[in-house]
Amino acid sequence: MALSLSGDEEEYDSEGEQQRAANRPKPKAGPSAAVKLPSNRSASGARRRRTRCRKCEACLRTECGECHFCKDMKKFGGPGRMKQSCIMRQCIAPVLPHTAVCVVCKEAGKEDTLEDEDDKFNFMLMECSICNEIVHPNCLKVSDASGVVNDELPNCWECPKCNHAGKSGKQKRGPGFKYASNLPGSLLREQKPAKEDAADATAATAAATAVSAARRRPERDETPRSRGEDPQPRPQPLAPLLPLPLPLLSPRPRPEDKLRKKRKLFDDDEEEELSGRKKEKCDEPYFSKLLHQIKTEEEDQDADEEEDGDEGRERRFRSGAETNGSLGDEAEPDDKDSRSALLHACVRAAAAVGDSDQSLCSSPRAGPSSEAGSETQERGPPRPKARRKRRLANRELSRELSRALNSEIQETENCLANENRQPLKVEPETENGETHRCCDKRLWTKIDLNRCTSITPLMLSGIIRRQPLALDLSWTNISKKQLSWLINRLPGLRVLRLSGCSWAAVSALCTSSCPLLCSLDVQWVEGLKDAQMRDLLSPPTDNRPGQLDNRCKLRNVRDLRLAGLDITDTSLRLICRQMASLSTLDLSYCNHINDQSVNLLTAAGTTTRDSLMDINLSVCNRVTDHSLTFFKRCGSICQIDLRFCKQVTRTACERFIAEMSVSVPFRLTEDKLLQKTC
DNA sequence: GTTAACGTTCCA
DNA sequence: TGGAACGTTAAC
Repeated sequence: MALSLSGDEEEYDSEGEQQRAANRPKPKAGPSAAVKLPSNRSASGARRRRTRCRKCEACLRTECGECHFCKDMKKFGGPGRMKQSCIMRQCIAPVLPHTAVCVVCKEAGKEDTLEDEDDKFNFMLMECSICNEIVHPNCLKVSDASGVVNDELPNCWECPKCNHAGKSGKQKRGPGFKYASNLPGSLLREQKPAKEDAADATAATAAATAVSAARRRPERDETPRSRGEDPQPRPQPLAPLLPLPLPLLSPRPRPEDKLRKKRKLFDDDEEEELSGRKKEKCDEPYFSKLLHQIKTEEEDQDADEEEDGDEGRERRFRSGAETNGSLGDEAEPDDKDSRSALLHACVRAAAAVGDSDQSLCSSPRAGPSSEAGSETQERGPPRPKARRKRRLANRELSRELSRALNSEIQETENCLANENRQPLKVEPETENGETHRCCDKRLWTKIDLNRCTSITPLMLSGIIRRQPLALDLSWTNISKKQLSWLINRLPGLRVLRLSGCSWAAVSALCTSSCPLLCSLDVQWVEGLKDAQMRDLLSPPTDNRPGQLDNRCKLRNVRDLRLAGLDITDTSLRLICRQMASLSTLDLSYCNHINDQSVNLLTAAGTTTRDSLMDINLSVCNRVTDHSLTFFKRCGSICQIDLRFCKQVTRTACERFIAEMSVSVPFRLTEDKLLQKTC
């Protein structure tokens, strides 16, 4: 079959065969350089480069000016070599270019000209993620084959031909997935034990997917169904979900939303993880067990029986949502629909199948939904029918799985919402009586995940969407990759708390830029000693042209908390040198801190001498009365905490107060706790 | 023609 | 294996 190539793409294949020189400077690459197909790709055509949708939240943002890619841009003073989009602006749903045409009829997508939803699908351009061909499904004229719509990308599917040929689903991901791989879904892997099996991964995926679906679900329009639908017992009520990242309703419901044939329920954040779920791991044995059962039973099912049962079940899931959540009746639409979507997602994701309808909407705002017209499969003209894969048949199992997932989701959501001491369900009502959840930054200036035992991709994506000014990840098991991912996407972060985390994770600060950070808490970080402090405080090691920022990464930090660390004067020297704005310093429980350390901090010529306002030396057993004489040098000091310092006497504190009283009045608010009186 | 940036290649 | 480089595409 011919390809939908523009003229300059005709030579891709021949050029693509050429091997580039191994070393730079590379020879001038041919026109194929950017589009050469991977050698393992059984491609029959070149891939069309996708482009921004220009509608998604990311596309509508302005460049942050702070991220790695922004800094490379000429407009921000960089060399412009990397030529990548701002991290905050990476499109969630890259679309086919306007110039893309059907390889059969050579015409562009025509769905916008049609009213009927089936026709819309038939006449929209679909790009095969395996062979890359772009066709109108209607032009294939294959009625008995099956195409599997890829929910992860707009206008992407595995075409009937490739499906029929049994080509590998390994290449399911179409172009544009580099973004997905950067999203936090891919980060889950890092925090899971490698030995766990694939079934667990599927379950984890199901959980993430379910959340995703639940969150996405209300964004979509509802189509009342006239068919009789089996009542499905309502799932157990979920805890109210987090405010959604996107407006509840799309400005204009897109009819294409109902045309999806395969339901994977990917959220933008979980895409990567879900894509790779077969090999991924999960730390939830319960899910593993369930999935094992599900898979075993699934394989014993007769195909026809499965299909019937699944459709019925699908309708039942939808029924739950639609009965309760029509647009006009949205008192609690999000939760109800979300629950329905959640169940739907659980079953589908758990069984690693999906054939329900899915949106081909190019707008990521109308992301994957858990429901949409099964009627589109049941009526209308013959058209390539979505492939029906084997699915979960055991309803009880699916319910059980759903309950388990609900529980985890509730826990996750509670973690985020409760920890922020914010009501879970405070949603302003619109004039239409419809609730809106929002990610208004003003509502989420601080996100507190302190002691959350597990940082999930959902949490990470939730954090990014809310762009908090303060983030508390203390005593969590966050990984380096996760933290790095977060920091790079939180250019406005002011306060970061990593108390009790591992140095492995905290070391993400060595390579990531956090330019506005003014408060850093790395108390009790395991493994954080002088050498690590040096890494933390030293300028970026990247000295390539354009990377001119050789200042300390933490130069703007004013509040530094180092309690419980095995650091010595070596670190303090660096702090004095690099952190000119430091005003609050917590060195409590630092056993190596002594009078000489205080001498260093208050020595002539150091910035800390003048900037230091609040110092905590409690339980520093090597600090003696002598340190108090050093503090007399500090022009701004307001509080000196020497509580439980065995070698500091109350007498010395009182003497300090007496001597300072001439210029700055101090008092003892507690034993050995000196505070300036206002 | 210019600009933005996608997607591949290659290096550390 | 992740990230930088870069040719080329897509939009304007």
